[in-house]
Amino acid sequence: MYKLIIDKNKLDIRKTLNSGQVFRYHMLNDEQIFILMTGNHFVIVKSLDQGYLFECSEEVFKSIWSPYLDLNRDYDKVNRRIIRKDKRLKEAIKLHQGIRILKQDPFEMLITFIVSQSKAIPQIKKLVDGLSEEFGEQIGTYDHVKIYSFPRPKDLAHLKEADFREMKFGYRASYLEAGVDMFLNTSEDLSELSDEALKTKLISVKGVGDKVASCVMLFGYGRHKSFPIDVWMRRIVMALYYPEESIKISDKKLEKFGKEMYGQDAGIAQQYLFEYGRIKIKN
DNA sequence: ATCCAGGCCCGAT
DNA sequence: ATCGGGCATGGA
Repeated sequence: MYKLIIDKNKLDIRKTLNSGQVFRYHMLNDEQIFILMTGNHFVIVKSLDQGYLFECSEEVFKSIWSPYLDLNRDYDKVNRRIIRKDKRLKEAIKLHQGIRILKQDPFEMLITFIVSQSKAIPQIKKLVDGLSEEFGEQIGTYDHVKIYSFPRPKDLAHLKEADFREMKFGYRASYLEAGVDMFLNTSEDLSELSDEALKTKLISVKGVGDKVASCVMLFGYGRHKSFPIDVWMRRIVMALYYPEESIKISDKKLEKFGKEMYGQDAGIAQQYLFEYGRIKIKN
Protein backbone atom coordinates (compact mmCIF):
# COMPACT_ATOMS: atom_id res chain seq x y z
CA MET A 1 0.00 0.00 0.00
CA TYR A 2 1.45 3.32 -1.13
CA LYS A 3 1.15 6.30 1.14
CA LEU A 4 0.48 9.50 -0.68
CA ILE A 5 0.89 12.94 0.79
CA ILE A 6 -0.94 15.89 -0.72
CA ASP A 7 0.10 19.45 -0.03
CA LYS A 8 -2.32 21.48 2.07
CA ASN A 9 -1.91 24.56 -0.09
CA LYS A 10 -3.51 22.61 -2.86
CA LEU A 11 -6.25 20.98 -0.85
CA ASP A 12 -8.14 21.82 2.32
CA ILE A 13 -10.29 18.81 3.05
CA ARG A 14 -12.00 20.15 6.14
CA LYS A 15 -13.17 23.29 4.39
CA THR A 16 -14.17 21.39 1.29
CA LEU A 17 -16.28 18.95 3.27
CA ASN A 18 -17.81 21.74 5.33
CA SER A 19 -18.76 23.83 2.33
CA GLY A 20 -22.18 22.24 1.90
CA GLN A 21 -21.50 20.47 -1.37
CA VAL A 22 -21.30 16.92 -0.04
CA PHE A 23 -22.93 14.68 2.53
CA ARG A 24 -20.99 11.46 2.00
CA TYR A 25 -18.05 11.64 4.38
CA HIS A 26 -17.07 11.11 7.99
CA MET A 27 -14.83 13.32 10.10
CA LEU A 28 -13.11 11.76 13.08
CA ASN A 29 -10.56 12.70 15.73
CA ASP A 30 -11.54 16.34 15.95
CA GLU A 31 -11.52 16.79 12.17
CA GLN A 32 -8.04 15.31 11.75
CA ILE A 33 -9.13 12.08 10.06
CA PHE A 34 -11.51 11.95 7.13
CA ILE A 35 -13.30 9.16 5.39
CA LEU A 36 -14.23 10.13 1.85
CA MET A 37 -16.81 8.05 0.04
CA THR A 38 -18.08 7.99 -3.50
CA GLY A 39 -20.05 5.16 -5.05
CA ASN A 40 -18.53 1.97 -3.71
CA HIS A 41 -15.14 3.50 -2.97
CA PHE A 42 -13.78 4.97 0.22
CA VAL A 43 -10.45 6.23 1.45
CA ILE A 44 -9.04 7.15 4.84
CA VAL A 45 -7.23 10.48 4.88
CA LYS A 46 -5.17 11.72 7.80
CA SER A 47 -4.21 15.29 8.38
CA LEU A 48 -0.50 15.57 9.15
CA ASP A 49 1.80 18.58 9.48
CA GLN A 50 3.37 17.93 6.12
CA GLY A 51 0.07 17.33 4.30
CA TYR A 52 -2.79 14.90 3.87
CA LEU A 53 -1.93 11.26 3.98
CA PHE A 54 -4.11 9.20 1.65
CA GLU A 55 -4.27 5.53 2.54
CA CYS A 56 -4.71 4.07 -0.90
CA SER A 57 -2.63 2.95 -3.86
CA GLU A 58 -1.26 5.45 -6.29
CA GLU A 59 -3.40 3.87 -8.98
CA VAL A 60 -6.63 4.28 -7.00
CA PHE A 61 -5.65 7.79 -6.07
CA LYS A 62 -5.15 8.70 -9.70
CA SER A 63 -8.28 7.04 -11.01
CA ILE A 64 -10.72 7.88 -8.18
CA TRP A 65 -9.60 10.52 -5.71
CA SER A 66 -7.72 12.92 -7.88
CA PRO A 67 -10.73 13.46 -10.18
CA TYR A 68 -13.10 13.43 -7.20
CA LEU A 69 -11.11 16.23 -5.57
CA ASP A 70 -10.65 18.06 -8.88
CA LEU A 71 -6.89 18.03 -8.31
CA ASN A 72 -5.95 18.36 -11.96
CA ARG A 73 -7.43 21.81 -12.21
CA ASP A 74 -5.16 24.79 -11.63
CA TYR A 75 -7.08 26.71 -8.97
CA ASP A 76 -4.46 29.47 -8.79
CA LYS A 77 -5.26 30.27 -12.36
CA VAL A 78 -9.00 30.12 -11.75
CA ASN A 79 -8.62 32.31 -8.67
CA ARG A 80 -6.74 34.94 -10.64
CA ARG A 81 -9.48 35.02 -13.26
CA ILE A 82 -12.15 35.39 -10.59
CA ILE A 83 -10.31 38.18 -8.81
CA ARG A 84 -9.96 39.95 -12.13
CA LYS A 85 -13.75 39.96 -12.34
CA ASP A 86 -14.30 41.18 -8.79
CA LYS A 87 -11.44 42.25 -6.53
CA ARG A 88 -13.67 42.05 -3.49
CA LEU A 89 -13.35 38.26 -3.62
CA LYS A 90 -9.60 38.36 -3.08
CA GLU A 91 -10.00 38.18 0.68
CA ALA A 92 -12.46 35.29 0.60
CA ILE A 93 -10.28 33.38 -1.83
CA LYS A 94 -7.23 33.84 0.36
CA LEU A 95 -9.16 32.67 3.42
CA HIS A 96 -10.44 29.64 1.57
CA GLN A 97 -7.32 28.57 -0.23
CA GLY A 98 -7.57 24.85 -0.86
CA ILE A 99 -11.31 24.50 -1.15
CA ARG A 100 -12.19 22.35 -4.16
CA ILE A 101 -15.34 21.70 -6.14
CA LEU A 102 -15.85 17.97 -5.79
CA LYS A 103 -16.83 15.76 -8.66
CA GLN A 104 -19.21 13.38 -6.99
CA ASP A 105 -21.20 10.47 -8.27
CA PRO A 106 -24.20 11.89 -10.18
CA PHE A 107 -26.79 9.54 -8.71
CA GLU A 108 -25.58 10.23 -5.19
CA MET A 109 -25.69 13.93 -5.91
CA LEU A 110 -29.26 13.82 -7.18
CA ILE A 111 -30.56 11.77 -4.27
CA THR A 112 -28.69 13.58 -1.51
CA PHE A 113 -29.64 17.00 -2.87
CA ILE A 114 -33.28 16.07 -3.21
CA VAL A 115 -33.05 15.14 0.46
CA SER A 116 -31.28 18.39 1.29
CA GLN A 117 -34.08 20.76 0.45
CA SER A 118 -35.32 22.58 3.48
CA LYS A 119 -33.26 20.57 5.89
CA ALA A 120 -30.22 21.11 8.08
CA ILE A 121 -26.92 19.35 7.36
CA PRO A 122 -26.92 16.95 10.36
CA GLN A 123 -30.41 15.75 9.45
CA ILE A 124 -29.47 15.29 5.82
CA LYS A 125 -26.39 13.29 6.74
CA LYS A 126 -28.37 11.09 9.04
CA LEU A 127 -30.91 10.25 6.34
CA VAL A 128 -28.21 9.69 3.71
CA ASP A 129 -26.16 7.48 6.05
CA GLY A 130 -29.32 5.54 6.82
CA LEU A 131 -30.00 4.89 3.15
CA SER A 132 -26.44 3.69 2.61
CA GLU A 133 -26.56 1.44 5.64
CA GLU A 134 -29.84 -0.14 4.64
CA PHE A 135 -29.48 -0.43 0.88
CA GLY A 136 -25.75 -0.12 0.23
CA GLU A 137 -23.09 -2.62 1.18
CA GLN A 138 -20.55 -2.47 3.92
CA ILE A 139 -17.25 -1.82 2.17
CA GLY A 140 -14.99 -1.20 5.13
CA THR A 141 -14.52 -0.35 8.77
CA TYR A 142 -12.40 2.25 10.46
CA ASP A 143 -12.13 2.62 14.21
CA HIS A 144 -15.59 1.18 14.88
CA VAL A 145 -17.12 3.24 12.09
CA LYS A 146 -18.77 1.01 9.50
CA ILE A 147 -18.39 2.31 5.98
CA TYR A 148 -21.14 1.71 3.43
CA SER A 149 -21.37 2.21 -0.30
CA PHE A 150 -24.19 4.35 -1.60
CA PRO A 151 -26.98 2.28 -3.15
CA ARG A 152 -27.18 2.09 -6.94
CA PRO A 153 -30.47 2.97 -8.64
CA LYS A 154 -31.40 -0.71 -8.90
CA ASP A 155 -30.95 -1.11 -5.15
CA LEU A 156 -33.68 1.48 -4.59
CA ALA A 157 -35.87 0.45 -7.51
CA HIS A 158 -38.37 -1.40 -5.34
CA LEU A 159 -39.00 1.54 -3.01
CA LYS A 160 -42.22 3.53 -3.36
CA GLU A 161 -43.19 6.87 -1.95
CA ALA A 162 -44.73 5.22 1.11
CA ASP A 163 -41.46 3.44 1.86
CA PHE A 164 -39.49 6.66 1.75
CA ARG A 165 -42.07 8.31 3.97
CA GLU A 166 -41.69 5.55 6.48
CA MET A 167 -37.96 6.28 6.49
CA LYS A 168 -38.78 9.88 7.47
CA PHE A 169 -37.97 11.60 4.20
CA GLY A 170 -41.21 13.52 4.53
CA TYR A 171 -42.61 15.28 1.48
CA ARG A 172 -39.43 14.50 -0.44
CA ALA A 173 -40.53 10.86 -0.61
CA SER A 174 -42.22 11.10 -4.00
CA TYR A 175 -39.31 13.14 -5.35
CA LEU A 176 -36.92 10.37 -4.39
CA GLU A 177 -39.04 7.80 -6.16
CA ALA A 178 -39.03 10.02 -9.24
CA GLY A 179 -35.27 10.53 -9.06
CA VAL A 180 -34.56 6.81 -8.86
CA ASP A 181 -36.97 6.18 -11.74
CA MET A 182 -35.24 8.71 -13.94
CA PHE A 183 -31.87 6.99 -13.51
CA LEU A 184 -33.40 3.55 -14.02
CA ASN A 185 -35.26 4.56 -17.15
CA THR A 186 -32.50 6.56 -18.80
CA SER A 187 -30.28 4.54 -21.10
CA GLU A 188 -28.30 7.45 -22.50
CA ASP A 189 -25.15 8.60 -20.75
CA LEU A 190 -26.16 11.90 -19.17
CA SER A 191 -22.56 13.06 -18.97
CA GLU A 192 -22.58 13.25 -22.77
CA LEU A 193 -25.37 15.83 -22.80
CA SER A 194 -24.84 19.54 -23.27
CA ASP A 195 -25.31 21.72 -20.21
CA GLU A 196 -28.69 22.81 -21.44
CA ALA A 197 -29.94 19.32 -22.27
CA LEU A 198 -28.64 17.95 -18.98
CA LYS A 199 -30.44 20.62 -17.01
CA THR A 200 -33.68 19.97 -18.85
CA LYS A 201 -33.31 16.28 -18.11
CA LEU A 202 -32.68 16.85 -14.41
CA ILE A 203 -35.51 19.33 -14.02
CA SER A 204 -37.88 16.86 -15.65
CA VAL A 205 -37.70 14.93 -12.37
CA LYS A 206 -40.57 15.93 -10.11
CA GLY A 207 -39.04 17.62 -7.09
CA VAL A 208 -35.94 18.82 -8.88
CA GLY A 209 -35.90 22.53 -9.64
CA ASP A 210 -33.29 25.00 -10.79
CA LYS A 211 -31.29 24.94 -7.60
CA VAL A 212 -30.95 21.20 -7.14
CA ALA A 213 -30.36 20.68 -10.87
CA SER A 214 -27.58 23.28 -10.89
CA CYS A 215 -25.95 21.69 -7.86
CA VAL A 216 -26.08 18.22 -9.43
CA MET A 217 -24.51 19.65 -12.58
CA LEU A 218 -21.78 21.43 -10.66
CA PHE A 219 -20.91 18.88 -7.98
CA GLY A 220 -21.86 15.74 -9.87
CA TYR A 221 -21.00 16.38 -13.50
CA GLY A 222 -18.24 18.96 -13.14
CA ARG A 223 -20.18 21.55 -15.08
CA HIS A 224 -18.38 24.58 -13.75
CA LYS A 225 -20.50 27.05 -15.66
CA SER A 226 -23.35 26.30 -13.25
CA PHE A 227 -24.29 28.98 -10.77
CA PRO A 228 -26.83 27.63 -8.26
CA ILE A 229 -28.99 30.21 -6.52
CA ASP A 230 -30.18 29.35 -3.05
CA VAL A 231 -31.42 31.74 -0.39
CA TRP A 232 -27.86 32.56 0.67
CA MET A 233 -26.59 33.21 -2.83
CA ARG A 234 -29.63 35.41 -3.38
CA ARG A 235 -28.74 37.53 -0.36
CA ILE A 236 -25.08 37.70 -1.31
CA VAL A 237 -25.51 38.50 -5.00
CA MET A 238 -28.18 41.08 -4.19
CA ALA A 239 -25.93 42.74 -1.59
CA LEU A 240 -22.85 42.77 -3.82
CA TYR A 241 -24.24 43.51 -7.24
CA TYR A 242 -27.69 44.99 -6.77
CA PRO A 243 -27.34 47.02 -3.56
CA GLU A 244 -29.93 49.57 -4.61
CA GLU A 245 -32.64 47.18 -5.70
CA SER A 246 -35.30 45.78 -3.46
CA ILE A 247 -36.26 42.13 -3.78
CA LYS A 248 -37.62 42.05 -7.28
CA ILE A 249 -34.91 40.21 -9.18
CA SER A 250 -35.83 36.59 -9.87
CA ASP A 251 -33.56 33.65 -9.15
CA LYS A 252 -33.39 33.04 -12.90
CA LYS A 253 -32.01 36.53 -13.45
CA LEU A 254 -29.49 36.17 -10.63
CA GLU A 255 -28.34 32.88 -12.10
CA LYS A 256 -27.96 34.44 -15.52
CA PHE A 257 -26.01 37.31 -14.02
CA GLY A 258 -23.57 34.96 -12.26
CA LYS A 259 -23.04 32.86 -15.36
CA GLU A 260 -22.32 35.89 -17.49
CA MET A 261 -20.11 37.53 -14.90
CA TYR A 262 -17.93 34.50 -14.14
CA GLY A 263 -18.34 32.32 -17.22
CA GLN A 264 -16.29 29.14 -17.08
CA ASP A 265 -15.52 29.79 -13.40
CA ALA A 266 -19.08 30.48 -12.24
CA GLY A 267 -19.31 27.39 -10.03
CA ILE A 268 -16.07 28.07 -8.20
CA ALA A 269 -16.87 31.77 -7.94
CA GLN A 270 -20.19 30.80 -6.40
CA GLN A 271 -18.36 28.87 -3.70
CA TYR A 272 -16.17 31.87 -2.84
CA LEU A 273 -19.12 34.22 -2.96
CA PHE A 274 -20.86 32.01 -0.47
CA GLU A 275 -17.88 32.21 1.85
CA TYR A 276 -17.58 35.92 1.26
CA GLY A 277 -21.21 36.29 2.29
CA ARG A 278 -20.64 34.34 5.43
CA ILE A 279 -17.94 36.82 6.39
CA LYS A 280 -19.54 40.04 5.24
CA ILE A 281 -23.28 39.74 5.50
CA LYS A 282 -24.74 39.65 8.94
CA ASN A 283 -28.17 38.17 9.08
C1' DA B 1 -44.40 26.30 22.44
C1' DT B 2 -44.11 28.46 17.91
C1' DC B 3 -41.21 29.11 14.09
C1' DC B 4 -38.79 27.87 10.15
C1' DA B 5 -34.99 25.55 7.46
C1' DG B 6 -29.10 26.18 1.83
C1' DG B 7 -36.74 24.04 -2.35
C1' DC B 8 -40.39 22.75 -5.12
C1' DC B 9 -45.15 22.11 -6.67
C1' DC B 10 -49.37 23.88 -7.72
C1' DG B 11 -53.19 26.73 -8.08
C1' DA B 12 -54.58 31.51 -8.30
C1' DT B 13 -53.73 35.97 -10.29
C1' DA C 1 -44.66 35.38 -15.68
C1' DT C 2 -45.05 35.81 -10.77
C1' DC C 3 -46.91 35.13 -5.98
C1' DG C 4 -47.83 32.63 -1.83
C1' DG C 5 -49.52 28.66 0.70
C1' DG C 6 -48.55 23.93 1.77
C1' DC C 7 -45.58 20.29 2.43
C1' DA C 8 -42.75 16.56 6.78
C1' DT C 9 -39.54 16.57 10.14
C1' DG C 10 -36.85 18.04 13.88
C1' DG C 11 -33.90 21.49 16.04
C1' DA C 12 -33.55 26.41 17.93
